[in-house]
Amino acid sequence: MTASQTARQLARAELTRAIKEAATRQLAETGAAALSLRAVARDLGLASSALYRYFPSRDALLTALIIDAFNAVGAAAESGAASAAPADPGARWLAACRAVRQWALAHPHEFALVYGSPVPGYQAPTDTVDPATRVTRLMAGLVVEAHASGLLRPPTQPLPGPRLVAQQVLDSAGGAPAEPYADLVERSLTLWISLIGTISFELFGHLNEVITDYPAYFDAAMTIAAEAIGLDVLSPPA
Amino acid sequence: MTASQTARQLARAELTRAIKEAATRQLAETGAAALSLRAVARDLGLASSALYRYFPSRDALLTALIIDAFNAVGAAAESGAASAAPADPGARWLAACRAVRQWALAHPHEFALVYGSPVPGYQAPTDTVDPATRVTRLMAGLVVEAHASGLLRPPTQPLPGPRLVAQQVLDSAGGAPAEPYADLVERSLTLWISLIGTISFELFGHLNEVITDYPAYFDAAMTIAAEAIGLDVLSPPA
DNA sequence: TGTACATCAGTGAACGCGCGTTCACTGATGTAC
DNA sequence: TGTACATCAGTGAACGCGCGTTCACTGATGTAC
Repeated sequence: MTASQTARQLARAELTRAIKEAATRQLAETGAAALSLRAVARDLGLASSALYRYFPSRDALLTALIIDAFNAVGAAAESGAASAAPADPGARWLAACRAVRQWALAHPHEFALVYGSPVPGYQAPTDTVDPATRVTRLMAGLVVEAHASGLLRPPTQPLPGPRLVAQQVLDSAGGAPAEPYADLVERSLTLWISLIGTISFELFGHLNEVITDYPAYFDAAMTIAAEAIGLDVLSPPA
Repeated sequence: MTASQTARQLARAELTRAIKEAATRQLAETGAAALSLRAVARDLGLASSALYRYFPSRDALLTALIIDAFNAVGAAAESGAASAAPADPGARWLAACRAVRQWALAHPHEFALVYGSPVPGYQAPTDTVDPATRVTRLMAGLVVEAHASGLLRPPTQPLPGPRLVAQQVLDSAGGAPAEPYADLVERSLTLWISLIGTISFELFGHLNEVITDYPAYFDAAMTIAAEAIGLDVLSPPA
């Protein structure tokens, strides 16, 4: 019976989803290091051994959560960028940054899971690499587009010396740009680091008693970061 | 007997130090969340209950480690800055950044302890606040000095709108600078975030397969960060 | 200087707890003829 | 359509483990007279 065959598979998919959801909930309460299979099973009213029909180990569940988190933040960034004017890469970049921040504020432990300190004893498998680059691929595309549209002011002081990024990174960005933009990829990396760093500082409390208006400061920080590649981010506050 | 009284106190100080050292060693193996009093006691050949003569709880030991780590990174930054030309705030800033990076590479888990994701369930007491600001105080001093010496180019596009930092932060930096440097404190914060963010990304593996020459990229990133306040960081590679 | 007492460091057993993972099992769902 | 068999989900007990913290204790160190 094709219908009932599908029924079992559907139940399986649904419970897999419910396990990840309960695990994510627990993540939000205790953090990744304390994520416990038994607590997840308890939450779902299952025997702890039942989870092994769905995930072969605790680490496998963690891996699934990491992949989901990378995809969630990537999707948030993409839909943020899509909400801004298509012809304005600066506005789309800022919109993507704001969307990442909003997602991080709504899911702080998932953000910490992927961008915080590594979970002790956990070794990320290669399945996580591709989802992990989703945000960076989006941002790289925006920078390439801005450059192609002539929107980037050349740096006042280009970085001296040889290139510092791997060839495959240059390739995936369509090759190294010509002078005076030769250091564009290096400079673009600082945008990414500023984005994640600024959010981390806010989330982890390093800006407590320092910043009075977090959303406004975030916009300011992203504006300053964009100056590094000569990109103007002219956009009214959200 | 004053001498033997001192003997007991010396023994106490020495064992307190040894406990923190063993705990730091364990930190480097398993991370902060898994720091275990029993393992530390085992390492020292003590009964686990003996540690309670020195630290009232696991959290108290963690707090001591955090304070030590903040002081260590602060001291590293200070001696780095002191090794550069006194009259060149840009060079001193870069030297301080490099020293922080070196310290972080040598003590990755201690770095993660203070700048990584918060330890779940741990609430930092107020004793940690002062050591935590040691690096920022140094950097704020360097920026103020560079500004006073007229070394900062004014921003090409000053940030619009009201100030975004708390009054006490402005006060501790000697008040808000005049136009066109009104946004100097906000801009300086991005330097700090870039420093910690760049180190975190290197340490936590987010730049794997991206960067070919980490020390050179770090210098480049700090140079780019310094552009945000119009500070030139002209210094030969270390 | 010598003795009686107080302080303190460290012990070892115990408390109650939670963890990841395995395994033989039961009963329901799906498949082949 | 009905029956015999195979697959699979979920159970509950058990394994061996480690954890933070408490407590009554012993023996050494320090103090007051």
